[in-house]
Amino acid sequence: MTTKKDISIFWFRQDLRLSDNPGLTKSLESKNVLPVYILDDINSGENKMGGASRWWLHRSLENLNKQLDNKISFYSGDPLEIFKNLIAKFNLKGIYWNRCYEPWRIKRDTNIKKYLIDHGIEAYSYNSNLLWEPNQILKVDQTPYKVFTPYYKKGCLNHDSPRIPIAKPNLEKIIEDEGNRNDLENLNLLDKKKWYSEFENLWQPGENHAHNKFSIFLENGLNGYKYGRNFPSKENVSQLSPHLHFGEISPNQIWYKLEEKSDDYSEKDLYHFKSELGWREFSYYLNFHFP
DNA sequence: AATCGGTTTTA
DNA sequence: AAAACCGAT
Repeated sequence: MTTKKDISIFWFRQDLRLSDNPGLTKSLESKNVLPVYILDDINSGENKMGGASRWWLHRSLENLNKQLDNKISFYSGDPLEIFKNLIAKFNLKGIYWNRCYEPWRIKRDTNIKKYLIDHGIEAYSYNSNLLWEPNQILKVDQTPYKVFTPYYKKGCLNHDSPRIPIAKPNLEKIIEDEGNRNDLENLNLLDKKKWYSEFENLWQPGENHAHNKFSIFLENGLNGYKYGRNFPSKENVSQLSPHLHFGEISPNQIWYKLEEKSDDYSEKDLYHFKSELGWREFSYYLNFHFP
């Protein structure tokens, strides 16, 4: 019997970026990190991804994989089953990921964490996706807010400051699974009918493009944001939503860039744009506390 | 310390 | 109208 290779796994989910990625950075403190992406159409149920999201996901993964010298292992199916196979194949030390907050993902991930711990495998999860996690923000009576303004002003803004973004880690310890022949194309994320070619030029998924969009917004869109954001055709619309959704840029990176540049903009526009990040937080919050 | 009633706020 | 807040018990 050949000895199995010692590895840890970093599981990419809604955090398709290398910079400010706490889980990825932490995983790289151990040796030999295998990056993995799993298309899960099994546990998602009602929330199964639609065609436009799949197109975005494909392009985003393509971009991310290129940055990692094509070392990501792609799988499709139930993550727990896939991890069981990887446990059989490698001497797996631990699995690292960043938390998601949708009820179906929490249910799945809790289950996976339990399985891993029960089988002597380390499981580490981090916050990479939200400025404040849903269980951190509660009223004095320890129940969750239902109204945005008190949630944001009193709950969030009076809480500890959001985590400071971290740099892109050193990628030397990233390895690939030479035995895995399942590449991105096999996930079949792109529809055979190429209806998506319409927006191929309008939208560019990927970490670098997310940051470009944000820079352009800072140059042209943030001045007059409070008023202009209500007109979708104006440049005051940031267009960052899908990039944030797939985690190509973190809210923390946006938040602290705004702090840094606070002298360049009016208090009103800055506050209003930040509060839109607050609304994003609030929707995750409500979905978490009142599913 | 949890509950009650009255007042203010709500994007 | 419903939620949050405040002061009193």
